[in-house]
Amino acid sequence: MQDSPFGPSYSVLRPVRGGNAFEETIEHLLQTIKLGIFAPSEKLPPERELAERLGVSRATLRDALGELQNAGYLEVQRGRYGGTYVSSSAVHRPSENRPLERAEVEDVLLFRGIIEPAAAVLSAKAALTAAARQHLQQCLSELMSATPETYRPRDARFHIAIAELSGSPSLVGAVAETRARLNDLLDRIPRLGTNLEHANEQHAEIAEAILKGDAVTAERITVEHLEGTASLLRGFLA
Amino acid sequence: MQDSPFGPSYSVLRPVRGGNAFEETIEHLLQTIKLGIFAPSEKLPPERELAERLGVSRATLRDALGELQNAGYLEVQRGRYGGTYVSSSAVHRPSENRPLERAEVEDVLLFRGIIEPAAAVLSAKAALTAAARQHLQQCLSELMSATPETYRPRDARFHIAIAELSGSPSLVGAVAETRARLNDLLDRIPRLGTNLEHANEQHAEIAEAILKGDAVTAERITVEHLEGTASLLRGFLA
DNA sequence: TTCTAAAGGACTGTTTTTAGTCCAAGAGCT
DNA sequence: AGCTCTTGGACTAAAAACAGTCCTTTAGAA
Repeated sequence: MQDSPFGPSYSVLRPVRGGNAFEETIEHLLQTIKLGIFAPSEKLPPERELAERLGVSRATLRDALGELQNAGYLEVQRGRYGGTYVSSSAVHRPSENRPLERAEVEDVLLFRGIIEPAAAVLSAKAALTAAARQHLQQCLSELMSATPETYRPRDARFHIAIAELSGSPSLVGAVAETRARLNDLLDRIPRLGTNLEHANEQHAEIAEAILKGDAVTAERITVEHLEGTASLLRGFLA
Repeated sequence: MQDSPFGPSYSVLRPVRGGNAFEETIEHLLQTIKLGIFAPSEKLPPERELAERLGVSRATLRDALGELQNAGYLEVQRGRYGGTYVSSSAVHRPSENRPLERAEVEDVLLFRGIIEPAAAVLSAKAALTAAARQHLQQCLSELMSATPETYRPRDARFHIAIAELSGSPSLVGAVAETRARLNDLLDRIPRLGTNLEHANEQHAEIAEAILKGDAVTAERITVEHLEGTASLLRGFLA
């Protein structure tokens, strides 16, 4: 069956699973680090609990953790009150050098352009608890004080935080996943001095609009904000 | 680690895989049928190819096919030019009776409310090939002539077709997946005579707007259209 | 100091999944 | 009639993944 652009099975007959459990687990954990879900020096949940959450056996999880450990991403301490910690120096960019594929780039940018503005609108319209507000501001201030090395994961963390405010698990999942794909793309281009100041101005404006409940502004600034990354990436396609 | 509503790992530490390969494969195939990707009497790809597409071994795929076969969803013919066919009577609703969960319902409706209108806008703005136009009209006309029994999968097929026009694989995947979740929810409520005529008027208007490139109308009608299902489902929450 | 409990570390046997190979059916062609 | 090629059907050995159990380490409490 050839892949006719339309007609049955075009994009729904995709692989049911991404690979073997071991590799999938490594990949997933690496993403949680790169997305800033677990910050450097932070402690991961105990193996038994983490294994259950990831739906994988402890043996498999341990294999994956071991791999990440001797790749320098994780550090382990035994004994009570011990645990697995994210290396404080774990920001490595593996400087992958596969070229950017136009289709992948456009797909990520387009999908991101749908869900992130939508997340901003929803969270601006949502009735936010005090804890929610504080969480957003926490992520914002950590992002504002980021260095070029720590910027990427904190940026991801901030945008995921916005999706979390919207209260929709699906949306959070979509934002996180898309953000991970975006990070993979960004890893493939040279890091040039992005204009962090301008980006952070926008971050502050977005957070402010959301906290004030100003959905229109939150959406507008978010769209503008995404433009930056979009044109950066597109620049490397030509 | 308790599930604190914010803070690390809330919704990113989800299971890496949905279950064992066998069950996942069954589930996935069942969805392609319920989504109308494979219509009744249509032939599935050969086992060897299907297995490769789904990223699963032929043995596992065969186990799954066997299960679906003796559940009455599939029929098999051996020999050259044989194959696995979708039963012409395979619309079964398994009438699951788990109650609706409010959180799941709201999540599906909200996410759908983001991506489906976006898909409509994008496809209206896209430069459509003749083949693309024809495909949309084909899906529309099949939907217009559907009976209450065949309506659900054709409806899904139509909405997925719109996403396909947008040219974004991620968007197609998201629409298909969300639609599958929606179908699961609809399977849990009694089927009352939905107003198919009104829905089909909207379907025709959406298709027309997309073909004319009228993004604003396409979006507006899509949003209105989703309202119907939304209020139907919400009615069963109270 | 001793005890305790929470954490990582290691091993075992079982089940699932896989890749690979060969068999059986049967429609259409010569 | 007989050939041929595509497809489903069946089996095997190897690898992956699993659940379950027990060991080791170690900070803090008693």
